[in-house]
Amino acid sequence: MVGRLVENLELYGRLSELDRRAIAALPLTLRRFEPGEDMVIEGDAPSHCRLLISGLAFRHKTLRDGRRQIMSFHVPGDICDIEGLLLSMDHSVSALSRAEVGFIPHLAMEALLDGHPAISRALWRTELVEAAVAREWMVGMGRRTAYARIAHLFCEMYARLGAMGLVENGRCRFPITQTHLSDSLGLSVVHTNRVLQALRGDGLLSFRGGELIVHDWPGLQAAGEFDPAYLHLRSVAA
Amino acid sequence: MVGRLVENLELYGRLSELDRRAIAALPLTLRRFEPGEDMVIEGDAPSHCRLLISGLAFRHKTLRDGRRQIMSFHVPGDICDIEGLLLSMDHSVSALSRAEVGFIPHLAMEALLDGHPAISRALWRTELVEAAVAREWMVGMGRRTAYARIAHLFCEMYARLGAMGLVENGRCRFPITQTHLSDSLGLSVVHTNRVLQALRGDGLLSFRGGELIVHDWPGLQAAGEFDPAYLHLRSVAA
DNA sequence: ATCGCATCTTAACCTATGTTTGCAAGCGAA
DNA sequence: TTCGCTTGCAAACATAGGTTAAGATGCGAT
Repeated sequence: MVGRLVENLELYGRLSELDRRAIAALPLTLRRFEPGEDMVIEGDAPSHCRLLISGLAFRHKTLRDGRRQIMSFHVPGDICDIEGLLLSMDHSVSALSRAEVGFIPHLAMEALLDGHPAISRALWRTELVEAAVAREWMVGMGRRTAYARIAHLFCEMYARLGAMGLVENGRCRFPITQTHLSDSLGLSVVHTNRVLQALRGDGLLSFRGGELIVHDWPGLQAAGEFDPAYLHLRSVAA
Repeated sequence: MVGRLVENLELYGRLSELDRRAIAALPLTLRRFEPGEDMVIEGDAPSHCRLLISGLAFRHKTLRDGRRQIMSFHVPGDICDIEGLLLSMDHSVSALSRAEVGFIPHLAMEALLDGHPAISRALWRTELVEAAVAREWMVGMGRRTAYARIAHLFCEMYARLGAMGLVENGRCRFPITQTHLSDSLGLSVVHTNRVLQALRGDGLLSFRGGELIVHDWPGLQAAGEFDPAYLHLRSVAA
């Protein structure tokens, strides 16, 4: 169940057998979320950490008038609300697809971190990587064209899903709608649709029914000005 | 010298006398940076943490063709490259104004964190707040108009500088050029200038010679759709 | 004083992207 | 099978913001 978490933490460096066992011993309550369902909402002060076990999730802020900005996507192995350990939530987290989530009490989490500096460090590192991803998104929204932005996002998710072993010969499930896509890139749905056509037309990828197929990986990376360094993966999946 | 760091960490909660003394005992090498000078550059694997003591700094990525995106600003008390402790730098940090910086060896920093969980936690919290700020910037770039975006940035810096005691009756030093402003908001200089005129014309603020004067704080907040919750300040400066 | 350079301003023009609207395709519920 | 809803697609039109270019202003260095 928490295997995903171990796998995620070990994306960067190995843990000791002791550490792994401590993680395996975490008390975990399972719950399933339906697509679009909120896992935490802005203002909450959670008492548990939400570990994503299967499915995808995303963080977002929705303004009163309905404008929405998605700020990150989460893949299995991510803790989606780790900041809830120290702060109240200033945004919401929702399920993108049907998702299995493990609830870990804050107390157990704190004990784990206090007793296992290596885990603490690994978790902090995932935090830092998440911040790096956020910065890269800023570059995209501030300085890249819609075409490059979309290409870049697909590259990023393809690489991240690949790192978690969720890519098989150029294909992965990425059950996101064009609306999600626009809300994460700061575009309108209509424009997103236009650009998507262009990407398909240029033979870089297919994207239908929640499945992403990359046809021309070098080409897609070039189109998105994608350099995976910021993901700080031990090995870059191809 | 490290007083600023203590002050920064205590923005969220008090430290024990012991903790404070441990921070004061950190070995610190001082260095001065001139405006625009790089403190760390993309690709570095630093061996020291850079603690900003006076002046301002900013993180940025610059693409080959010169497009630049500024991803955050730093005020005195911030450690500008804390992620260097665990990762190599995927972006650069430069001085905005003349700045005094304290260099703290990673070894000393690690020892401090290992021996003082409260400090470790406080520092982690500043990390989380920085991530929250990044998310708020994403909302701005993705979903807010240039006018709101600029207003929002001024609100944010006004609040942050205020929290560090650097605002006096509605004024603070914020020695940023319009080029920096555009590069942080994803705008062109020309448009930034246009909008700045509008903000002045609407009686919300003055901004000349690196000094920001807020004339209509509620008005400015409204214009920027600014809600300081995401800064997670203990008390919100006004 | 004067030169040089950075910063700020303004104006004219251009384009990437947003908005609105309408329709078609797919799919689950009854 | 039909209804309703979500998602994808397309076309026409509107605009926020980008680009280029040229002065103006201020200021440190000589």
